[in-house]
Amino acid sequence: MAMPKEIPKTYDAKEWEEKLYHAWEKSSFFNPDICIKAGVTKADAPIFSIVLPPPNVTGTLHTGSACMLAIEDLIVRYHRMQGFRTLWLPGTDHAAIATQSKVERIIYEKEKKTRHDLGREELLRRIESFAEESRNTIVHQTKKMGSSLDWSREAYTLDEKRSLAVRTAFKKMFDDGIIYRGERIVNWDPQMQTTVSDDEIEYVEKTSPFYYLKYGPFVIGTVRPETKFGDKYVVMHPNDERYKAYKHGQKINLEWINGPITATVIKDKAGDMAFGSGVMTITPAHSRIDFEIAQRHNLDIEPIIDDQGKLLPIAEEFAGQEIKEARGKIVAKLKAKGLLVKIDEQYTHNVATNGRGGGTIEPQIKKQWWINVNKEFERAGKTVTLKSLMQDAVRSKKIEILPERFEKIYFHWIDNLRDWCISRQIWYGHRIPVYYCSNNKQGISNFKFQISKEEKCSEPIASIEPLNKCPHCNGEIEQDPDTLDTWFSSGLWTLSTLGWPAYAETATAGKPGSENDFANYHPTNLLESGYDILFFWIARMILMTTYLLDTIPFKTVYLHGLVRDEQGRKMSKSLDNIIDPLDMISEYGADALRLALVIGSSPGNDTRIGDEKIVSFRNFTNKLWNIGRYVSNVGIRNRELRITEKPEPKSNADHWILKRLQDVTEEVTRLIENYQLSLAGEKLRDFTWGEFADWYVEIHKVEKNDAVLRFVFETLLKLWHPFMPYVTEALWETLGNHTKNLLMIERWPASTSTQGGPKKVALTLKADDAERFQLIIDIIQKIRAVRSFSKIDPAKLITVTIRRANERILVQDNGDIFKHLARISDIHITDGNAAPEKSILVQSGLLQVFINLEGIVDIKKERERFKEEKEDKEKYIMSLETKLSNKNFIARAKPDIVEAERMKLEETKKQLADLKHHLASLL
RNA sequence: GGACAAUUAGCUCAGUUGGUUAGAGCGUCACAUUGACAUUGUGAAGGUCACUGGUUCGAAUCCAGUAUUGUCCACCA
Repeated sequence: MAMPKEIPKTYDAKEWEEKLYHAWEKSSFFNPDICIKAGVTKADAPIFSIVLPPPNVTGTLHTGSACMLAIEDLIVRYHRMQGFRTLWLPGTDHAAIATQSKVERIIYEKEKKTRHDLGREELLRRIESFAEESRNTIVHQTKKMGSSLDWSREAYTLDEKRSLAVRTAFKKMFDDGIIYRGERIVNWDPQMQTTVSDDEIEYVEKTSPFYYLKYGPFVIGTVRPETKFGDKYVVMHPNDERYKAYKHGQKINLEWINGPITATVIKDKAGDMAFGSGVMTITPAHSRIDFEIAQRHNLDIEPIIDDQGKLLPIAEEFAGQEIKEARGKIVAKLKAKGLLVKIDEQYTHNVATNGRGGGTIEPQIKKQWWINVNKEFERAGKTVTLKSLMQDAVRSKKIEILPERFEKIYFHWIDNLRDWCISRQIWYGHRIPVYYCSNNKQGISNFKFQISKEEKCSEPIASIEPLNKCPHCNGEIEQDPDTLDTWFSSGLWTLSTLGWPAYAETATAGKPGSENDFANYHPTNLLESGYDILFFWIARMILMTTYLLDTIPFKTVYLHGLVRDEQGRKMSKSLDNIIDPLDMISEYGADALRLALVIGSSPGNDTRIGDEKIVSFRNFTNKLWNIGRYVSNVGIRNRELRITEKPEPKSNADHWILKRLQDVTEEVTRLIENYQLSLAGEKLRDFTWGEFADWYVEIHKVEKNDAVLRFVFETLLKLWHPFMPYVTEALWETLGNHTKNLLMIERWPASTSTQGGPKKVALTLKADDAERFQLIIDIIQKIRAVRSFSKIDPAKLITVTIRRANERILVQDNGDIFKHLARISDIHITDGNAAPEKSILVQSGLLQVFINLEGIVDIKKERERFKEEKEDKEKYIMSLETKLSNKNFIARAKPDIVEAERMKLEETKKQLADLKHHLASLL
């Protein structure tokens, strides 16, 4: 049969992908409202909703996001095909600090201007236009992956609807006293000139000189001598025997950097007896631990370093100098004064840095806005805190985290959670919706701010709508200059994207339209992301939603692992090992990349990817393509064969392949339902390649049951579609099926696990036939092995003899398959028990085939091989007999297990007997 | 310092209620090659399932301990 010229020999992803994505978008079936309108989904169908973890608006697609998209699109397409009302909602995040620092850097490189040169308004204008331009890039790249996102609902954390949600949430928390303003120690980034939250700190290991200094009668150690000017407290553990003589509160006069001082002894358990001398001095203004000690004992707190990272007047002659510059000079002075005991040059310690591209963190005391995670309040008659709400959501199993071990990590994080600093001194982001009356100017100042209860005007006011006048005195007002932590708005993402608060009251379940999304799609079914943002984002969404609405944001959390390079290293610019998903797509196709990301990785575990792996999946897409070429050829021969609902199985092979298809459908459905996506993909690949292509397609060349071939292939396309949407849709079109429907809205093949889908197709399959056919496959493989071992020319045809009546009908029925696949010219049947001379016995179950070797092969060599086989069988029989003679096994194992072992023993014994007999005849 | 995970073929990994003579892909070796496909086909080699003990009729699978590796959290003045 001649191949139709228009189907190329290899699948060309480039040729298809853009075209198909366009067709999908044009159909609007990514939008669940349209699916209902078109009758694709029933109006009362169950819901399945996911919001996309929003990528940074200025970001580009990396392997992590590609992995996320591959997994989510798989699950979304599966549910759409299952008949769910399926919503997958896209959006982008403004990523405040990351974006601003990126744009500031670009502006500085180009124009040598800082943000202060430009001013707040101009900088924001520049960032906005940069973000807008950038947004197109990430959206375009997201589409490249084949993502079936409903773009009509696209959201942005900084757009008007999302901003309203932010102000609404802030106001409620403010009014409830959950948000407060307080002077506390913060992580200050002197480079970006802003605070940073605890979770965004990254520790970098460094080796620095460690200085031992003489502090009166003590020796103290430090890496930062420049912070020691104001140290006037010396802390030791109350149980430290070495310092028993010193009493808490005792004053000691000593010579220090800039002259004589009076130090006070403080006994506190924070002192580590095992570290150094066990004695330390503290700098409460620039260290959290020191700050806490100072608070416990009500000590003076004096700043040493300013916001720019320069020394304050307390440093006297060093005042105004930068830390780096001052340190050496200070050490020199200490040495000159004889206060330097020794220096350890090889001291390694962790330095806190701003993980979002900023500088080294300098703890400072600042007046900031905080979310109180420990404040008690009433909720449904119970006393709760934000922490307890977050714990309960998971502990009660309302939210399930996969894999489960991350629940422990989540709880541990909550246990150690401190109040969340939400104010940032950058400009890009949600302005804190708090206003101060100008009659009380000091309100905005960072120092000495005090709320006077007598004067209402002195209290800051939170407002959802912008305020122009003070509601109390009608005076001028000013807004807080700070912006909110970007995760504050991200924390509202499931709510804000689905219409809260604007439509929260009026949304009606069951009605179409985005204004009803909140009633229809909240809580969402699944939150899928990398485990690296469990704390940043997932926990904060749980915090916000449980607090604001007393419900959960999502039911299941599925965490995927990090994508690493071929050697298991993290991808990074410095290693130059970054794999760009877009390069992979253009080289191998989006489907190959998706398979490489999904198959071979399990939830929560890191996964490796490299060219080799993607190539192997590209090869598979091509394999599927070529099966399609073969099948489409059948379509041309047999035009009335379009979509076959119910094929007619005729042969053993038909029953076998349909039964296997049914099994695989069941299994794959179950695995996807359990989020075992990798296993589902592997099962499908093994079936497609190892059973359908390798066996049934070959058998079809003999038996030519077109309807079965076509049915199995089309079912496979449906099963594969969520994994590799492009090549399957392309094949669907090639088969001519697109005139009825796009594959993406076809119904998922029936199985018992099917939820919203159609009833099971009533195929009357003879399970027995299917099983018996497995014997044929098995014995053909064994014949091939003999041929290969005996170096029989593959082109040479051989003859075989079948003895005994038992299974020979099976061979007779499948004679043509046998001949074709095992390269046999004649099959002789003998009734007698006698084995043909000079032959090799091949057995599968009770089926026996003798390969006639006359003139073909060296019998002596064969005998060696048979001896090995005989020994194998003897060993196996021995182990089975031992097992079956064990009374405890018989008594305690399940009866069907015992029975199965007996059957194995019986069969193997028979095989061995025949083998021995035959071996004797060869001598 | 605390927690969590991993350890199965040369490499990457499956193996989810304990019952297989322990699997796949890649790689290796041998052979094949004009009809769906060399981005291929056929066959083969390759594993005490990290180690030690325990539970069980039965352990890669459950428990305890050990070793190695990795990750996260805390953070030392």
